[in-house]
Amino acid sequence: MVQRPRGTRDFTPEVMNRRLAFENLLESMALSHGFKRVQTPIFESLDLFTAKSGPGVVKQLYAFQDKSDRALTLRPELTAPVMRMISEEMRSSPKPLRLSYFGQCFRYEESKKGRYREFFQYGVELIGASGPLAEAEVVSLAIDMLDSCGLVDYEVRIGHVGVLRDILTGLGLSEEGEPEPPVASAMRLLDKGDWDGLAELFASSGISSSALDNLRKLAELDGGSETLDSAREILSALEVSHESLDELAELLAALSALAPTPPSLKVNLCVARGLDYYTGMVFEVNVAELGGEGQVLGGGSYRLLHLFGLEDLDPSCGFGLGFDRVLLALEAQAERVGRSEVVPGETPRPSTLVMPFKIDAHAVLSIVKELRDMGHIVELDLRGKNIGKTLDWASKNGFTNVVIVGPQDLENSRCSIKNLTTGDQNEVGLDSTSISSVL
RNA sequence: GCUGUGAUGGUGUAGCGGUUAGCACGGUAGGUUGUGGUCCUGCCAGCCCGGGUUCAAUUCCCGGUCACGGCCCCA
Repeated sequence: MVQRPRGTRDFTPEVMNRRLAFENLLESMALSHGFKRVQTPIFESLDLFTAKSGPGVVKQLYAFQDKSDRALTLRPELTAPVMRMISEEMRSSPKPLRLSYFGQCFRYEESKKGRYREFFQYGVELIGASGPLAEAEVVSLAIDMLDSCGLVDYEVRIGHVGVLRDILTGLGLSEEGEPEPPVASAMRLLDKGDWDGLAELFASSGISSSALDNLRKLAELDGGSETLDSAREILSALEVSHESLDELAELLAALSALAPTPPSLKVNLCVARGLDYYTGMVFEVNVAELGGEGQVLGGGSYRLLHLFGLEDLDPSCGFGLGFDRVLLALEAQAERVGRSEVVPGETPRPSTLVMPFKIDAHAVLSIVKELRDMGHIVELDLRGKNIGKTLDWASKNGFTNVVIVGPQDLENSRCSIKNLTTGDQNEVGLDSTSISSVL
């Protein structure tokens, strides 16, 4: 028995139905914000990702060599491939560009619930525009998406790495260094909330503990835009520019007009997103239902295009949405609140089984075709059982209606249409127009 | 990378050092040659893989695989 590789999944028709509904929903929301879908290869040159994330990522990749010894890898994410595509195909396209993408990504990691070796990401990038308004456009799309798919109780956390960077460099930490620049170390520790580690770092760099206290105060701010005034006071105490904070304030103001109010929106200046190519606003969305793997979406403003010789497009802004995780959260929430439809719009359209009963099936084929041409979902019965068994089968397979055509029906040019949901039965003329009118 | 728990037909489960491995759902064929979501019957289909202990292993032991948790990390 050959089984699926670890961390991968098969999607049966029932599961796929839900996933397609979800994808369609995200797609239509992206389109309504002007984001156009693109697609890139499943595998790329290994260099693409080491250039973006450093050589350390290789151990997390499905990297391999092809028959000509090219170093390739299955893609672990979609931002870098889209950047690559822009540099190869869209250099002269008018900017800004609004692009969306959806597809599977691969990471060689231990699989668990909500964390697979093959996982799906939906994302968008707004290329060649920066600043609070561009960021607000991106964040508002993220919120619109989560809101429209019925997700509840999620928390949006918005920060600005410029604030942290200004503080840390202002304190004298260097942005250069091996193996990790002190500023990056500090941001990582702040993101994790590791205050002991940070105290240690500060002590070894000769930074006063009062700076640590101020940072802690900054981290403890809890709330939306109303916390920005307190943040300004702390920044003044640290003798740091308010510029980044002012940008954040403008972003939040724009966001409140552009998107529905999320269940929880918190300014968190310690969100550092781990990755050093983020330059401005950063944001992430968490859902409590998922426990340790609760982050369902993340993004921000970043500088990556310079890697492809497109310095003038930096910074750009985007986010990735964890397709599988949002679905898991929706399923958990649907269960909790007793909602039968997990993804809005997943309920299949009514469908009809056309059943030739003890007659030559060819007599109904043109009707089947015409009903399909009219837009109905129609199946021709292929089992040729008796009526009781066929109704049973049709019911188990989710049909809404069964059109029964027997010898007497054929003779009188009539047919019976049984609605399996209501149990009602109608007799109409044996032609597609009459049948269509009662489906 | 560390660590805990688990694995019996397609699904959910019972069970035991020696069993024709039980049950329910499911699938399939009939009972019923024009009306289902009732009933009855037959059939299909299982002890994750590899070693070890034993007269005998699905059961006990070890290793692997896979799944689900907790750290670490990330998305």
